[in-house]
Amino acid sequence: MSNRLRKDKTYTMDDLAAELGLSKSTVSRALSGSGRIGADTVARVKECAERLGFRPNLTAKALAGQRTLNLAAVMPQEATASMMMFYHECLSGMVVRGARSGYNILVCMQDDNDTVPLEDVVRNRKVDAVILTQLKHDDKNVALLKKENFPFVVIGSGAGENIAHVDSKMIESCAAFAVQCVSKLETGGNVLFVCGSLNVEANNNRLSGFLSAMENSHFEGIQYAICTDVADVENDLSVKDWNLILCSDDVVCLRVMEALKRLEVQIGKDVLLASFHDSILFETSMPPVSALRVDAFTLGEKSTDVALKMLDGIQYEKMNYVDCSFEMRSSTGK
Amino acid sequence: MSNRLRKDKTYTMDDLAAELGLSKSTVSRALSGSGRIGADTVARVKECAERLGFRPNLTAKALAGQRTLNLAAVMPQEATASMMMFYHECLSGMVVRGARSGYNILVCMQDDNDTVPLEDVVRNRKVDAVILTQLKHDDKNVALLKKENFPFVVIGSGAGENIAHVDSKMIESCAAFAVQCVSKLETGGNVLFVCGSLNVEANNNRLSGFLSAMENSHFEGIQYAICTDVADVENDLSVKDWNLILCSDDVVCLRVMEALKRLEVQIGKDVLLASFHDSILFETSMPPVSALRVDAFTLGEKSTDVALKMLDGIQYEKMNYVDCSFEMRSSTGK
DNA sequence: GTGAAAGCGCTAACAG
DNA sequence: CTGTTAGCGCTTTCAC
Repeated sequence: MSNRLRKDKTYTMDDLAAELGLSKSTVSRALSGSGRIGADTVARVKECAERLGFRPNLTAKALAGQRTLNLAAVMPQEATASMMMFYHECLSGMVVRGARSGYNILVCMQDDNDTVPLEDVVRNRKVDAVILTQLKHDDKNVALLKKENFPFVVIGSGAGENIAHVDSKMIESCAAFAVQCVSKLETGGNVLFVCGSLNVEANNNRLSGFLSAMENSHFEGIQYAICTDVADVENDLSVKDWNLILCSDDVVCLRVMEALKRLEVQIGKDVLLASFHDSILFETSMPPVSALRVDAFTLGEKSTDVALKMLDGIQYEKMNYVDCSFEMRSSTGK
Repeated sequence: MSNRLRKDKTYTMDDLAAELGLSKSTVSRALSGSGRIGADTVARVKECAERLGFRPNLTAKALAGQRTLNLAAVMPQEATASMMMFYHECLSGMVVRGARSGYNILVCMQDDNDTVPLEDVVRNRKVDAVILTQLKHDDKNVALLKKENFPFVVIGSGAGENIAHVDSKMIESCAAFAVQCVSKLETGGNVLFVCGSLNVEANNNRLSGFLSAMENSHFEGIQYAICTDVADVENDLSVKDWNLILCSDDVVCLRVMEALKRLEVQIGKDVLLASFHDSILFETSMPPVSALRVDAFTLGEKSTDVALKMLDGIQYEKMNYVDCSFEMRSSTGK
């Protein structure tokens, strides 16, 4: 073994080339599989790389190839528990899909309206594309990315048709889920929608979904009301005999469950209950609560897929959708 | 303006050098502030960089400087809701601290026992150091990192004294919190500790903390028991009149609350209740539940700080601690 | 105090 | 099919 092959050294293509009596570029081609190259050479090179435990220096590769092999995932720094779960699952999806193409995910967290972190990452060229996991009204990140002409994909709705996005069609999904729940009420009845803060964009979508379901489905003998003040929900709960209660999210739903228990109303029997946002707590709560489940992992996966297609100049859809699933449990009478 | 100064171009140091009639190396020194350099030159260079909107190509900087300016945060892909919150907050801390030193955080998610993602990131030199947010018994990541002689920091306990770590002293904190709760029982009584799966390392620590509190504090007239089967907690709850129930985490605690309500036991009055793991749900639950709060953000921040010190060859402590706080709420009688 | 030149490790024409 | 030669954009000796 020649002198340059010391143990514990991190080998470069030069080392492989020297060891094999080939040139660096041949080694590069053999390893990347691109360009014209002999099959036996490829085999020799690969064997040698394997034997020496060669790993390419991706920073050098990035510089030479003008690609960082990194994507940025932008998410808010402050978030509620259920949003954090959503982001974590999204992130998983991105990481998994990215890994399949040799890409890593770099996180970029920001407080409202502070685009500096994203700006740095983009302008310093630490990533090749960015994925926005949340959209604000008049989003500054979008403005920045457009101005810089930087590739990006949005998770969620509201970005418009010209922007590549992956959406779970919240409004439509909520509507369909509401219909499914309401149809359990075979003889009609009273439906209450308990909604969290309307400052949260997602809650607006849920409310829209609920309203469109109620207005378009022409249910027989169904009346409905909206409660937007969770703190005071116990009042609304006691004014009437509700037959179905729909909650905007898991936190709201847990509050409603507590109130219902205090009022000694039996969930799943006296009243049906469901949530527009699932939570692991619902699987084992008493009773288990039906909920709409957003497939955050797939959203992350798909958005990354779109971003990578963009980068590779492969044809891609601007509008992409991931279906929600209905987790029907005993709170809606099974 | 010379020809090379087109709008929308991303400038390089060569461009600045040409524009200023200086050499590239002078520009580099002026911008980095290192080496001998004239104050007026620095000013001129900075002004020009500013004017042209120059941003260094960090990939090139990384290659030349043999530093990626990235850290890896390793976290499990599968996690419970409260763990995800913990990771998200940790990540925030890392991102914030990293940004202060020009570092970005790259996420590395793995299922149990699959070290491949971390291995890739380390061996392909995509990061300068790694932060482990969770430790398993006989941790394979630790083994890998040690073998590769790669800088890393661990968040949590159990890594041993030779490994740099940032810990929230869970055992001690749980013990202290338990003491605080038990001392509410002025006339003695029965204490039950309801513990989640002991396969989770954190639960072992919580149990140890609880036990050490009970054994070392010599409370008068206090008896205690452990329940490790949450599914069957209602049984344990009914065999005796408990005066204080301590729960290992928020999910467990919510189950206990439900069971207690079914048994028509008044929390905060008939029985005191507290959790060794806080959750936003506890702030507004009925009643609000006292809990031990781990400062995940600071753990993330501090671990990153340690990692950066390592990389800069600055003196650092191997053992670092972040205090937990006691959120005392009305479930323990205020 | 500043410039010239080499080099970080890889890719990609362009020759042969 | 393989080798030679330039870079990618920055840092860092080493001269001057």
